Amino acid sequence: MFSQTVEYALRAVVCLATDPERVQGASEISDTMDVPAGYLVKVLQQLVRSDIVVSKRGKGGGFLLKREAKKISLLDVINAVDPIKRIKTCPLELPSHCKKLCPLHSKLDASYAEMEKTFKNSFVADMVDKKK
Amino acid sequence: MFSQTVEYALRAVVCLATDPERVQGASEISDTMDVPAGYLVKVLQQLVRSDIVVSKRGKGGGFLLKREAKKISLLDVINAVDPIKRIKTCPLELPSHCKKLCPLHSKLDASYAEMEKTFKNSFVADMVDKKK
DNA sequence: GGATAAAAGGATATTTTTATCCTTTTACAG
DNA sequence: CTGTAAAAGGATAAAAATATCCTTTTATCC
Repeated sequence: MFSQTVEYALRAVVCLATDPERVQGASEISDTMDVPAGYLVKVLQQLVRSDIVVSKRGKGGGFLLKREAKKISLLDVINAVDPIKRIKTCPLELPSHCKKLCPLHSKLDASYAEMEKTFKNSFVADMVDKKK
Repeated sequence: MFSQTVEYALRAVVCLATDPERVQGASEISDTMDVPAGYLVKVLQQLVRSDIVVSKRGKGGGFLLKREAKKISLLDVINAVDPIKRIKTCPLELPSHCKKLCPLHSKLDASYAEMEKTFKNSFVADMVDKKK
């Protein structure tokens, strides 16, 4: 359902949240979260651009969450890399003809709206696995 | 969120449901539902294999719903072409190590479960637009 | 039976997503 | 100030999803 990129972004952010003070390099995150190293860098860059993560360049550099994990929603992360595309107009007709969605597309969009709501109210902090 | 293929499959089935007695050719469906003709045939074939649609070959042939539209759920259609992939084991570890999903993946999977439920209880018959 | 129209099947092409590689920039350590 | 380690940026490659094209099979109509 969610793209691979979303999956990786979520893993990376959860990884950073497990030890929020410590700067973690991309290769470290890649190792612990099992994400392709090169690709992870690209994903992290998107998170940086979306103000979810900050990067420190140079030797000893890496990544940190930009704000507290309890203030980063899963939706923030999803939207940073691959937003849920809401259906605003029926794809079957010209936008002008279609102010109201047909039953099919309103059902689909309602479901997307539900997801948005769910993930808007889920926070990275609550995704850190406490289990030993 | 859903793939293009799911979107096309749903459109095709709704199209057939608008006039359930009449055999409709792929090109006819393609025209009214604005789906690439060649690709639609492939999608319809998948619906045939999943017993949602029946095909009539030869001249005057085409497609029909195999059972009443009120007995075909949107989930049936989705599953026929591109099933929602539930998360059964945490993708981060060996399956054997991971009977319980981590918080992240149980949240994701719960959302997928919710979608499945929604679409299992939505029927093609209710997606036919009555509007003139 | 022959002509025609339509689905089925298979091969190929295009586009998008995912992934890798290489060079450049930045910062720290000595 | 130099070497090194890391992110940033850009180009390219590989894989998957989407789309097209061509041939074969099947059914209908005459």
